[in-house]
Amino acid sequence: MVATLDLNLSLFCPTDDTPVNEVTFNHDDDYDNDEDHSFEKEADDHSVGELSRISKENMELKETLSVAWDMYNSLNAHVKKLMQDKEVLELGTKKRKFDETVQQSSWKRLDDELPRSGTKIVYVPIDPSDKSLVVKDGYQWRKYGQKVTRDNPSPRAYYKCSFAPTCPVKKKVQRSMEDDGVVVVTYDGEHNHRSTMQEVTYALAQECEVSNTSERMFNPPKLDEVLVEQMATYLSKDPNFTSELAAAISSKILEVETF
DNA sequence: CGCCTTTGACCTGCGC
DNA sequence: GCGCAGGTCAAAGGCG
Repeated sequence: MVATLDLNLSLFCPTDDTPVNEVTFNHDDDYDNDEDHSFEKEADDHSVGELSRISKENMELKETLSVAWDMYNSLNAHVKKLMQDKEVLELGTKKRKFDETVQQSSWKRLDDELPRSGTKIVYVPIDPSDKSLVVKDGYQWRKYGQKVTRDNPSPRAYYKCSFAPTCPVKKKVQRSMEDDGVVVVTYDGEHNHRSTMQEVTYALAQECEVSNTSERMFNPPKLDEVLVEQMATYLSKDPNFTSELAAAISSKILEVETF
């Protein structure tokens, strides 16, 4: 099983006919000018410093990704174990002689668990001690109800997208019966707008587009590097963003896992 | 003051 | 028609 990790970082970056990293500084122009030499040196020093800083941040981001990847692997193993346990349980259940009514209702429940069109089921790891049923997935939600269901002692929370009624998406969040450390999130419908994380990425892309026009004159950075740098800046500014990003990564991974 | 959560009441669909 | 369970509404209260 191979999960592709795509955070859509380049989704909103402009891809016009002139690639950003093709824009170069022309060294031949006025090269015999002394002032331009020192200016050039200064710009080079600046570039070297900037590059080492960017690669350091790049390393940090790689470490973060590696941690997320490790978490994904352990989670993956855990989910597989749970699925195997469930299969064993179901086989055992079928062997026993249940009366017809019980059997019918159990099959109905299995049918209900299958995702319908426009419905996505995502398993999100959470802190077992956390009873809040809050799952950060990059979108803003408004809770409109909570119910205790028959087949699960832990309450089910009902959320609407805060862009409702413009955005019709709803989600149900309920702690898994099998594992206290996992919540089952059921999404109904699809968002007709960007998530807050995508908004930030889009804003960054806009910002880098503007800043690039002046920076390209000295040292044309790759768009990815600019994004990585600015993402890191955002990460360091907003601690909540880290958890949102982690949640988004894990839900994305688990989404791939679900289908 | 506006937004969000909580929570009891109400609505709806389904089985008997 | 009745009861049950899931889903939704809306008033009240909390919080920044």
